[in-house]
Amino acid sequence: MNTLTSRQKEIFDFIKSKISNEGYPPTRMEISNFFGFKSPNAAEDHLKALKKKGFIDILSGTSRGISLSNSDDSIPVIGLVSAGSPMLAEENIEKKIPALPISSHGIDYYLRVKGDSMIDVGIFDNDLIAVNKDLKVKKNAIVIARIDDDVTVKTLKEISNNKVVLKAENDNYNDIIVNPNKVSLNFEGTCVGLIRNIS
Amino acid sequence: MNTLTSRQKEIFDFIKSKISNEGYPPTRMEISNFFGFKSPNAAEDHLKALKKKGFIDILSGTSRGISLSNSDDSIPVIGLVSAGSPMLAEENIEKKIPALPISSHGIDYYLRVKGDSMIDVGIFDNDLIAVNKDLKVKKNAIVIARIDDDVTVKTLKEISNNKVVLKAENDNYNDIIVNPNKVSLNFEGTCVGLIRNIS
DNA sequence: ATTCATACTGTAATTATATACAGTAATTTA
DNA sequence: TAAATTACTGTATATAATTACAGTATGAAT
Repeated sequence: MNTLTSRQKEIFDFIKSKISNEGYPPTRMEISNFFGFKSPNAAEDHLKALKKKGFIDILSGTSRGISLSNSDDSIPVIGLVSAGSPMLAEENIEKKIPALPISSHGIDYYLRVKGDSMIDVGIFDNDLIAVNKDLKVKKNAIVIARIDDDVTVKTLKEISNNKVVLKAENDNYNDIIVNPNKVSLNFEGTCVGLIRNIS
Repeated sequence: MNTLTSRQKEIFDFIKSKISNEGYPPTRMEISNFFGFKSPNAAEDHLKALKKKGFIDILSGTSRGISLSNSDDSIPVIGLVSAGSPMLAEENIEKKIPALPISSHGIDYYLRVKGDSMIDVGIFDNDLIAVNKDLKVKKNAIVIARIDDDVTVKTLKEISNNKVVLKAENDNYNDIIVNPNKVSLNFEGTCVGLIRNIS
């Protein structure tokens, strides 16, 4: 099976979320509306690409005739991340739980938040954030960044070749300003949802 | 919930099998063809009966817009609450989604939060809070209260025979202090979790 | 006794949907 | 460096699908 481009993965994730949220797959129009396409043919082309790569099946002449080729809805919860290990390394996986039933984006893993650096945007200590690892990181998005083996959740305020500004959403913390040429900086994903257990 | 006739159960089972085999619900025509109906209206009538008895939901104007009401997706999401209507009245139900995968308490419904009166405890506009309606309301818990038909989410700070204090977790709002003997006050439940979709 | 629910047939209109064809432009691959 | 892939806009059309209205017939409930 071929690999998907990041855009194709977004489309694929949207289809999955529609199926799990509404109970049926989207139409070309619904895909186009969600992504802002001006023509349903943009969605049609994406569906053909997904079919060609073996991720979906399309039944022709059938409304919403999209079916997933293989589905697996068991998503890992990442607790503390060991220095140097990849996010999804087995040693970091706390347990597995189903997908958030409401996110319009795909969820690759949940990350347990440590600390209060993001309380101003309602992300508290011990919350679980849902992370998509393939979405292109965008300004003002809440991102999961790894700086020299240290994993942190912050708002991305500025990104250029030699300067990246990560903002803590809490006045008691300073912005993190790094030069990606001088320190090791990787984006592990974008925050697309949140789960909190209140006891 | 009413009981189904044997014919209605056959229709319902066919819908379930279609969803699990094909990945999407059937059309009226597909139902009619399977059962040998000569008119799609026969299927339409059955669907209306199933809806009336609460076994399915139908999204009007939507092809294959049938969703099962009592699968795993059994927890209702409450949007705006119409004045005077019970929380779980059909008119208030936005959709149904599965239980939060991590909550330690039972979840009776999700309530969509309107406004920013609870931002200091990380509950934001448009968040979904998970509500347990049978837990005994306790001091310092986040409760869902109905005061004269007005549903509100606040922290319960004080509760006695003639005085109840509900605190907004936002300095721009004042506490709500009511005498339960003088106004109609009901506790609709306790907040036991939170889901947020970040797009 | 009569209304109501069940279980359909038959027709038809409106809208929802799939999907082809003709393009443009940027990026990737051979 | 040409060809293919990706990622769309724009237009158009046949057909898929929902769903209303008008009936018929039977049995169960008020």
